[in-house]
Amino acid sequence: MKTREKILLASLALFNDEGEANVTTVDIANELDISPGNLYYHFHGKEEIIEELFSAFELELSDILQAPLQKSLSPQDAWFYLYIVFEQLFKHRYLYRNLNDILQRYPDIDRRFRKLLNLKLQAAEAVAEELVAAGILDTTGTPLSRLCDNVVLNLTFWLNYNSLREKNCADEITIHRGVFHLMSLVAPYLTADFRYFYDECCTLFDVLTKDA
Amino acid sequence: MKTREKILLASLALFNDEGEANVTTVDIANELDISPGNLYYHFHGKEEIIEELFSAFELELSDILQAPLQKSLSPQDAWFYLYIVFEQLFKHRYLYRNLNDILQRYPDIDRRFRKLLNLKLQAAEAVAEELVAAGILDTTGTPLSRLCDNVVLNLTFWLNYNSLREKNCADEITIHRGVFHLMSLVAPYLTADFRYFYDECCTLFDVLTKDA
DNA sequence: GTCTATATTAAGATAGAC
DNA sequence: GTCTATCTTAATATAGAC
Repeated sequence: MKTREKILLASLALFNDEGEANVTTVDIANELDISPGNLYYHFHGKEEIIEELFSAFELELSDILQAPLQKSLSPQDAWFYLYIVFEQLFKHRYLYRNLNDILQRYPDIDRRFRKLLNLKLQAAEAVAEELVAAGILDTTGTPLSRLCDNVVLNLTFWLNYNSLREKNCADEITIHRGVFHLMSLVAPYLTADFRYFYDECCTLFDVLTKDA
Repeated sequence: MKTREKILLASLALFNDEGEANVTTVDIANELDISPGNLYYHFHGKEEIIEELFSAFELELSDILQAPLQKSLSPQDAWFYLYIVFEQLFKHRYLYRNLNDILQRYPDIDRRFRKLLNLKLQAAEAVAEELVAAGILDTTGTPLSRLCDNVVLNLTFWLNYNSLREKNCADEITIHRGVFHLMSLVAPYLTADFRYFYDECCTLFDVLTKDA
C-alpha cells in the first residue's frame, strides 16, 4: 500500500479513537513510523487530510442516501437499509463527534455537510412514504416531515448520545442500539397489523445485545 | 462589578458566540480591555474559568431538574417547565456545542455532566408519569423509559441540530422551535381528549415564529 | 520518497514594575 | 489590581541532505 493511502487510513483510525482535535500531524506520522516531513510531502497538512477523508465519506454516503430516491425500497429492506446508513456514519464518527468544531474550521465541509443533511431528510421521507403506502405506517395527524426531521436528528446525534450513556460500548452493540433507537421513534406510528414487528425487534435486540 | 465577575460574563458570551475552542485567554482579555496578565491574576487560565462557569450551570440546572422530583408538576405547568429547561441550556450553549471536546479535556466536568444527564432522565420520567396519571398521555405499548430517553437526547442535541438546519436563527425562535420539537415527540402519545392541545401548539408555534 | 534539523506561529503562563 | 515584557510549550510547516 502506498504511503499516501496509509496516511489516510491511519488518520481516520486516530481521529475516530482520539477525536480529531486531539490528533496532530506528528501523532499520525508516529503511528506510521514515518517522519513528519514525509507526511508533509504527501499532504499539505491536517486540513488536506480531513478534506480528503470527508470527500470519500461524502461520496459513499451520497450513494447510499440516493438509493431510495431512485428505486423504491421494499418495506422488508428498510430495516436492512438503516443498518447500512448507520454503519457508514459509524465509520466516520470522528466527524459527528466534533461536528460544530470541524464545520466551523472548514467552511467548505460545512457547506457540503448541510447538503448531506438535506439528502438524509429526502431519503427518510422517501422511505417513510413507502412504508405509509404499504400500510405499515399510519401518520395521519402528524406531518411526515416532522417525523423525518426527528429521524435525521437522531441519526446525526445518536452516536454522541450513546457515548454519554455508555462510556465503553462495543462497536457492534452501538450500531444495534442506534438502529433500535430509531425503530422506537417510528413505533408509535405502526399500524395495528404491524405492531408485532416492533415487538419482534425488541426481542431480537435483547438477543443481539446480550452477547456483550 | 468586580473584574473577576466581568471575566466570567465576558467568557460565557464569547464561548457562546465563537465556540469555546476558538476563544483564547487573550481574546477574553481584549474583550474587556484588560491585559492577559491581569486575567491570569484572577484565574489560573481558561480551564479555571470553564470550571467555574460549569459549576454555576450545574447548580442552576440541578435546581431546575430536581423541582419535578420533589413536588409534582401540574399538567398545565409542564409546558412552561419545558421553556425553563430550554432557556437554561441555551444560556450555556457553548457547552452543548462542543460537548465531546470539552468532556474529553475536562474529566471532572465529564463526570458531573453525566450526573446531570441522569437527572434530566429522572425529571423527564417524573413529568411523564404525571401526564400519564392525569390521563393526558397514553404510553401503553412503549415503555416510558424509551420515550424519556428520546426526550433527553433531543434536549441535549436540539441546539446543535437547529443550527445545522438554520444557520442564523434568532435566539427566541430557536427556543420556541426546540420546545415545539419536543412537543411533537410526545404528540403521538396524547390521548384523544388532549389531541386538541397539540393542534393548538402548532397554531401558537406558527404565530410565535412568524414575527421573525 | 524519506529523513533530520530547524523555523514559525500562536496559545498558555509568569515575573516584576507600578 | 493592573500593566508590560518575556518565557515556555506544542503544533505546524519547510529546507536541504540522502
